[in-house]
Amino acid sequence: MDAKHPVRTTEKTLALVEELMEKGPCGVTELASDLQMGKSAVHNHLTTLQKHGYVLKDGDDYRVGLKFLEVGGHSRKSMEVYQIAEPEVKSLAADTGELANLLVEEQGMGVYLMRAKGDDAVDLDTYAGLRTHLHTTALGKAILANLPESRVDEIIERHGLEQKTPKSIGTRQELFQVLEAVRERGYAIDDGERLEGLRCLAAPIKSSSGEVLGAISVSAPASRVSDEDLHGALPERVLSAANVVELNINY
Amino acid sequence: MDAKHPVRTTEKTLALVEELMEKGPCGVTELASDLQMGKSAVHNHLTTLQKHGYVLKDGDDYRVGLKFLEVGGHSRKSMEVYQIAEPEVKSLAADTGELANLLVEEQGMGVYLMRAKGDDAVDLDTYAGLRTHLHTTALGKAILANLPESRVDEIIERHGLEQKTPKSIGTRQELFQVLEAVRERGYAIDDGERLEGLRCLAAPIKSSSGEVLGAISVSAPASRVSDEDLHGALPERVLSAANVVELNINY
DNA sequence: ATAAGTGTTCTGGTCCCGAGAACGGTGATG
DNA sequence: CATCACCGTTCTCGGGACCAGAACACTTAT
Repeated sequence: MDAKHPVRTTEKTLALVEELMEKGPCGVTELASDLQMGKSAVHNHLTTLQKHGYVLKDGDDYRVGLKFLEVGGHSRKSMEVYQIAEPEVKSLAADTGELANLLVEEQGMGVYLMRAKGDDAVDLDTYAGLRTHLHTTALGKAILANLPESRVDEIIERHGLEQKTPKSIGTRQELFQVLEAVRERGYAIDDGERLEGLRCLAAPIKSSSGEVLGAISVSAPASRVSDEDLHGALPERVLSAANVVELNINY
Repeated sequence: MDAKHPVRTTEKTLALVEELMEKGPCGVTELASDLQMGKSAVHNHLTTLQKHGYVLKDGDDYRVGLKFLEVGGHSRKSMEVYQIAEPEVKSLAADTGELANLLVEEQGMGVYLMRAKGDDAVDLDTYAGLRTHLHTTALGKAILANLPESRVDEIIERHGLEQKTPKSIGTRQELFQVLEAVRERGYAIDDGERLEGLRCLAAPIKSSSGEVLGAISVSAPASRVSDEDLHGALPERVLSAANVVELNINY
């Protein structure tokens, strides 16, 4: 869904913010050369953003401000699936001692809404707001498996099947095979695809009408998850958490 | 610090986002009349924002997307005080069973970076990213008490001393008296100022050079916090948490 | 059928965004 | 200590793009 009449000025502002986010704090001249803009244009945009709290000045460098967290935090807080799943993800982390996550789909990408760490949890570099290709995680596969086939094709069309690691799913056919297996089992698995030695297990959250609203997962080092766990106690616990969320959402 | 040459188009985009955040999902016509803009202008801005993930369309309504959470989450994750304080705030919540918070100052306002809930914690309507006037919370007072007097005056000048409740601090003199007491004690207290029946206790986090980096707090219902607790065991625990953070930040 | 509402598209004229040059300050260098 | 090189900031003014308003397509209510 491309804008018919994009506001170019706004697009420059957004590009500036994203560049600033990726590079971390930096100065006017550097941003100007990176984005092929004049220094005065960059300066005008930055001071405008600063005036409204979206950007801050640290000495001579500019950096992204916390106003984005306010808007994003407000947006997250107003999502029903977050409100209801949040305590369940926390208790899932506490019970298993591992890392638990909540992911939703937005514009064909997966967005982590939260993570909760149990006492022994590994510390991945995920964070609330992080985007990821859906086909590269157990969470994403749990969601894809419950979308209409046409929607999945749209997503492949739009974002491709980027190979994050050699084990990543690389073709449409392979993906649909995996999704069929996920539907049969009721949960999705990532056995070292995203990160060597890391096992993840994810279950979808569906509304009463069958629409998928998100997915819940547990991530743990392979050394602590036996093959039996992976198809026995662990899916039971994750599915139960997803089920509690479904019941609370559907009253 | 006002922009000398503000980019008006960007300001319109930002106003649109903030209006959309406050009102929740709504349509083009309503936004146009609220912001006194033409429908086509609003439409162009919204589709541009949508193209980049900052806004989504739900049927005929538009709403704020999670891209803001990505940028804000990234910004938070890159803050040293957050990285180091996060586990301490969690264990503070776990130990006390109450609600623990982390606040930093940005552009004269307090911004909650996170909250952690213990087993018995009250559920306030704070969230990561929420902004608050510094003089209305224990967290804010802990920070103000460790800023230079001139800086505090600047903040009063800029944001005023809004009275959130009848108990709120309302004058400069009263504020400076309270801040002096906070400096002597080493921690700040909010005894029902923000919310009737809620007691909060906050300690500042300072760098080795004496600069205040943020504040940590515990919030609990008055029924569970005796007067002795408020000046005995509780401040000890909160101060200790703040101290651990200070030590880790200063190596 | 009609009407009143919506989101979307189109066009033209006015306003404002932004390249480039000049300014003021700071730190390195010989 | 003068010189230089670099920074962020300010200024001007011409060309480009933002946007009011009108027209369109569609849904819903009467």
